[in-house]
Amino acid sequence: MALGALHRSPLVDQAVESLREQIAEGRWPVGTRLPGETTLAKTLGVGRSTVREALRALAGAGLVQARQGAGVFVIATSPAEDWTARLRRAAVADVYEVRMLVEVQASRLAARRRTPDDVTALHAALEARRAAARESDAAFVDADIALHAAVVAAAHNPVLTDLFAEFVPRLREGLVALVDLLDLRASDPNPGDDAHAAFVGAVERGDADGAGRVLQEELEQTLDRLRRAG
Amino acid sequence: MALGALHRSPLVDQAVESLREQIAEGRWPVGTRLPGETTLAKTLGVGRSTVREALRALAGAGLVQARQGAGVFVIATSPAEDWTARLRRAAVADVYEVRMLVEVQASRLAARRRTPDDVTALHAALEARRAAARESDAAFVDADIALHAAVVAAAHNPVLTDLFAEFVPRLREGLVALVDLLDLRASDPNPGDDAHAAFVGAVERGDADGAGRVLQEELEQTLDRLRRAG
DNA sequence: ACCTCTCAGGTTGTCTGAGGAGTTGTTCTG
DNA sequence: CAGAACAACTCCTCAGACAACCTGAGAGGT
Repeated sequence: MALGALHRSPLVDQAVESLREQIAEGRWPVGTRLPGETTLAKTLGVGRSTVREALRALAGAGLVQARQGAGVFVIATSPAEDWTARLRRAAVADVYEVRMLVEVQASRLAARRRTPDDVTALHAALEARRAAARESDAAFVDADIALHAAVVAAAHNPVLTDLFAEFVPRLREGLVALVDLLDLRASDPNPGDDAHAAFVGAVERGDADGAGRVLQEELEQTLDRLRRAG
Repeated sequence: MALGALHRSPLVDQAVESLREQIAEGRWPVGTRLPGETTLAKTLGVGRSTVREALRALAGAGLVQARQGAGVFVIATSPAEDWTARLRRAAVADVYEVRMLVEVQASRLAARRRTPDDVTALHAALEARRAAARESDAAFVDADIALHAAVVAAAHNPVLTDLFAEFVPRLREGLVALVDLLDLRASDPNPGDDAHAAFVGAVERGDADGAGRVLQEELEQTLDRLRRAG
């Protein structure tokens, strides 16, 4: 039976839709309190648990937030804009610059917080980068990014790790294009190996200043190229 | 755990987190069915309504989909969640740390790129912060954040500006709670005024190192307090 | 052998009633 | 007038009941 479309939607979904519309229309501006569950149940004509589930769905979507004893508050009128989409629209050089700021500081943290496991992972990533020297440009860029991601992970801050992960797709895109455009690997298939090795060593030694400095120089060089190529 | 630890998280949120993790880890791949509500209730040690609300929240976030009579199915393992939702879940101290890393570097850029307009805006924001010393904690935090946002804007990198804006809601929440909790403005209604003034001066002079140093000291102090409060 | 129908068991959907826990504004007290 | 105590509200959690629905297995007919 292809009647799936004819399904009348569950009451919860109808309630979610109704509330979402009213929030989008500004009936309850951001920061204000929604009516209580019992009130909403009466006005929507459904049971209290149904209202609660609808509110949970909206909370999961990031539109409202419940505070026990106080009420349910509107925290956004529409689903927030996709950050990855914003990055896709931005100039690669701008993205790269922010990545540089973030990672240089992350490397300083990493030098202070790295565990033995982190050091092992860093050496493995460095080796993988060397191994990728024989591969395609895309594979080499992937290995390079993986090394940098390992550094950020060693800073042990989940927000930082997520943030860097957010940058990866756009970075990869820009770097592959750059390597291809400037033919960076024509003379040396493994550019920047010394710098990366020195950098890993600095993190391993716990030398925050050294790690930050080496990384900044390396990244700034690429940033300059990106700017010129852009 | 951070400031979130000031209030115990509701069982529903714990259930959501547990399920979200297990889905992310691939315990139930995309397309498979989750255990039934009664089963989940037993394994999670909560009532069935609680499980239902947790599942609704995940459905609202786009991770699962319920089909009456059939079960609840995983439709995505990667939370298609927006970045702001992720920040809302993260510990305030972690968010603040990243903000610190970003802003310290941003201030160095700002010192090199600031225009006369930027300097004017910075002085205006500094004055507004002083004026807010007579206002409520929330108003003071807002003025403080506005000053820092002006610094970031002076770095003239749109990605950076957007990134900082993304942090603002969560920062604001955490800072207001912190100021209130520790009664930071009891003795001095305008804490950190010297540091902020010195900082604005450094940016104005184009002193990147000085600006970065002053800002880092100021922010690290607050970060410490956040960590201790958590 | 194949198709259809029926049906039992399991699943989500919905409602109600009852407390527990937290917040907030008011009222009372010293 | 300031602070404590209270009451009224809010969301949180559970348990139980029944309805609506899907699925798969088996009975029965072709």
